[in-house]
Amino acid sequence: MPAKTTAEAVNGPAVGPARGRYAKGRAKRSEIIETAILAFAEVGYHGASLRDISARAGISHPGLLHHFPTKAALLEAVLEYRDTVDGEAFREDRARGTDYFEALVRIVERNQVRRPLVELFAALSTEATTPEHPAHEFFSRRYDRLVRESTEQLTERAAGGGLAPGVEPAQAARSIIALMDGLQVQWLLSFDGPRSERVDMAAHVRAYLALILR
Amino acid sequence: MPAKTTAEAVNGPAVGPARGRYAKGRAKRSEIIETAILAFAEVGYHGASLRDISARAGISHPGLLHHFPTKAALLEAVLEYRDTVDGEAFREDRARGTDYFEALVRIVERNQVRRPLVELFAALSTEATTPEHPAHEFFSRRYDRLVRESTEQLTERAAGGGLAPGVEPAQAARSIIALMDGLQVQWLLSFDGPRSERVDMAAHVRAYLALILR
DNA sequence: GCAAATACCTACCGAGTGGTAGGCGACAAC
DNA sequence: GTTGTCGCCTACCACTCGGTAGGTATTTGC
Repeated sequence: MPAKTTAEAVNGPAVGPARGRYAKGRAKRSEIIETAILAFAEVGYHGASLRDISARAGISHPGLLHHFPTKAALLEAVLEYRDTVDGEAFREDRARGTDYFEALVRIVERNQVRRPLVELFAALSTEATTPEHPAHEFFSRRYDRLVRESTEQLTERAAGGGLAPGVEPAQAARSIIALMDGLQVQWLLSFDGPRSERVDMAAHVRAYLALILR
Repeated sequence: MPAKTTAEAVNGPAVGPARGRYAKGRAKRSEIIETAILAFAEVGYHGASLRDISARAGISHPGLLHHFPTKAALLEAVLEYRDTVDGEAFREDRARGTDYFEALVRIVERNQVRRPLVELFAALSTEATTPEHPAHEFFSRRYDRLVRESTEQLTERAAGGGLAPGVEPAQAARSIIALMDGLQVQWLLSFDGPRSERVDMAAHVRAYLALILR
């Protein structure tokens, strides 16, 4: 299938001005989104300002608001964009026959060279635990999906005797996700120190999987 | 040993006005700190405003700044306060002969009825991964200490054959901390749904410990 | 009861916030 | 090449931010 362009992935059904029709506009929208990722990653949604994002993207802040009518709309676009990019790599791995959890670990591995992305999800996922947060539903659904999928995978394995004794699929599923999340914080903190001491997120996740699978 | 009073724990060496000398002031300071915990917990450090905190604490915002000269100073006081309260319960458990990891799980258990505290640490620990954040050093040190202590405990056990085969102490130590952190996010999100579906953080941590210890 | 320190207020500051109004030039379909 | 759309700008809005100035009232040690 033809790969979706960034613009197609980013622009929902045209709201207000029919956005995404001119090439120039599409390019600028992508640029804004990539800049917004950096900003939200650094100081979270609350902490980031449209003026800072727009300046870094080389546009005035009303110019930004022309493309994304509100700050929340920009956040939504950022999350959709990330979901598309990440989901695609994961699905490709899976289609190639890669094991579900191995594909999960590969996401972690890829993220280890994309600090802003890690910062983004670390910052937003905790911020968004407040029900009023514009990304609350996004993360709520995201965790539901992740836990459900992982539980299914583990349940399948359990039936084939592929689980270590005493391991409960639903509990282990949640723990994998939690482990990946929690490691992000320590990984980000370890960026201060020497590279040799940097936390290896993927290795930790693999070690956990080795404990529960057999 | 005599328990430190809240005020003694909270007020550092007198800076500017010699704070903590009047009973009224000490009481108000505690009130402000407790309100600040709620505010920082809900919207993070960046998201919280001194005006909101001060209003909820029944004081004007310059009144608040009389007690804590800057917003960062207030944050510092909040973190010190929480460290004192939490650390005390942990040390009491340990002094009573409770196992290190069991004492750790009990912290998690206690936290399961103190949502604001969980929100606070979840929000701040990710926010503070940025080196410029006023709480950066606090969390950096905190994780160092936690990982070091846990690694020591696991290494001791390893020597006595108390570890499951293939478990590496340093890696497992980091994983425990990461798991506790990551579970907080899912626990907070599960607050939306029915009580029966609420994530049991302590049970998950216990299950992990059961995997690595023997 | 007096003096000194503390507690806390109103008023204000400059800077920054998300968002709006209205214009103007570049673009693309016809 | 005209016409309607789109991209993006300057100027402005009301509001909020952390912090300061300078005052009054309360509390405390003596």
